[in-house]
Amino acid sequence: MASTTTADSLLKAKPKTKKGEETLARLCQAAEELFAEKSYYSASVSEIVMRAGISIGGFYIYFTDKLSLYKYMVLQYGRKLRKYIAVQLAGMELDSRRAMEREGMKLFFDFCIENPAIFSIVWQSLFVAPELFIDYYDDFGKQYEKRLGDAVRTGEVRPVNLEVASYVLMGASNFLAHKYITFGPPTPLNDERLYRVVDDMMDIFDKGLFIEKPDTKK
Amino acid sequence: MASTTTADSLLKAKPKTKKGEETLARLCQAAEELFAEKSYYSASVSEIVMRAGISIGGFYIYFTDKLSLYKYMVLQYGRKLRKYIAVQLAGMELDSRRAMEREGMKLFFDFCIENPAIFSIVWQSLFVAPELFIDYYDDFGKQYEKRLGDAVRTGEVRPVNLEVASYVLMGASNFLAHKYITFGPPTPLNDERLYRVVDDMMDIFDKGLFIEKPDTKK
DNA sequence: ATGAAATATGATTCTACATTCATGTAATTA
DNA sequence: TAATTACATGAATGTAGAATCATATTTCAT
Repeated sequence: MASTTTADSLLKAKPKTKKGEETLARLCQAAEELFAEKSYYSASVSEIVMRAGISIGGFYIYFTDKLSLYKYMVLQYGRKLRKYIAVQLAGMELDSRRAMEREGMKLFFDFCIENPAIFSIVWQSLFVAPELFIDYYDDFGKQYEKRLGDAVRTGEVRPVNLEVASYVLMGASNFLAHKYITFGPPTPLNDERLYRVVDDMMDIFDKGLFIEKPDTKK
Repeated sequence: MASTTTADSLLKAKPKTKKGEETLARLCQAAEELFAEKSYYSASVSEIVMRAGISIGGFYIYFTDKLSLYKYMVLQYGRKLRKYIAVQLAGMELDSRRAMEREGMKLFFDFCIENPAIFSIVWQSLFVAPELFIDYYDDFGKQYEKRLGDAVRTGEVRPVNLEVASYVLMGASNFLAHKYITFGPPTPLNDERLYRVVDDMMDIFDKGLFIEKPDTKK
């Protein structure tokens, strides 16, 4: 079900030289910025290469077309985010599933602040290359599901529908990140207010949202 | 903060005739389909008018450009969804906030099934006309917040951060609808499996997700 | 230092639209 | 039934941008 497409397979030619690698990097950097600023369709190849400081022909050394570059970036982002969270999380001493989930959310927020283009890039794929979008969240969801499943077994998570739970968590964090990071004014990194948002969300997942009404009928 | 743009103000000319109204309707129908199928940028005006069965020039009687038509549709959808949920909900005898929220979610799912284009249309606005997207969810969020605030006062909802809670609920339902409706195979309307998804989500919001770990240290 | 492989160039080609406009037809009103 | 307003047509225009390619330069292993 999950795509077998690897990022590298989208490269027409792998750079074999220091110089080549730098060029490819500049290309990706420029593309990331422009895709995020103006969207995939509005950002032209000529614009991208201009910002990257290379020629039009240079583009077609590394990619067969504009779409390949875009897909390449989406896949890179998935890897980058996963790695970021995994590495950071590994360096923490967390003694409960809840604590891990909470820190994971914070790291997700951090990543979004450090990589403001992520939402734009990833979410555009829903319309530019839907398979990628589906794979992206499917993979994340499965990972989530697995971790939650482990936690159910250790008694740290209630035995709920785990697929639903993963999408609830992903939906919640994505929308919150969008609301508080992508929308509003630029937020300083590690902003305490942002972490309070995460805590407020965790509060809901800790104790639920609703209270059984005491007297149902007047 | 919320936009003052009204759908009608996006029309270059309001139809004044039965015939004109029908033409406009066909135009919107075709646009909805094509924007959803191929995305805003990939769907051309010529394609849209072809499907609508009118001429290219006919398009520019009602809209000044392609973007206006798109914005028109996004605004229409917001109104339509709100109305759908409000009307249906009004016809139900619900005795608790939780029950209302649950039925609201179900109605949202129903609407998504009946209007498969909604996600495509609305979410594309994030890249085609971001102001609309922000307004769209801001408005929904505010409504949510207000209703939850009332429920806090009657003791039916825990006193959580309501803005966060609204985005958590919107994010969860949006992602779930996406996952179970837009992604997978076409789902029959009123499918019980879908309602079970809603119930599984409600279960999380009822009692929370995490369990305090009994023995924290070995 | 030299040649083969890698990297770079940008004018040119080709196509796909969005939008205009001059003209034509239907509907409505007086 | 004439006159006015609403609606409809589609060929023509203009433009932007994706991708090509023949040629030039750089890199690097030997």
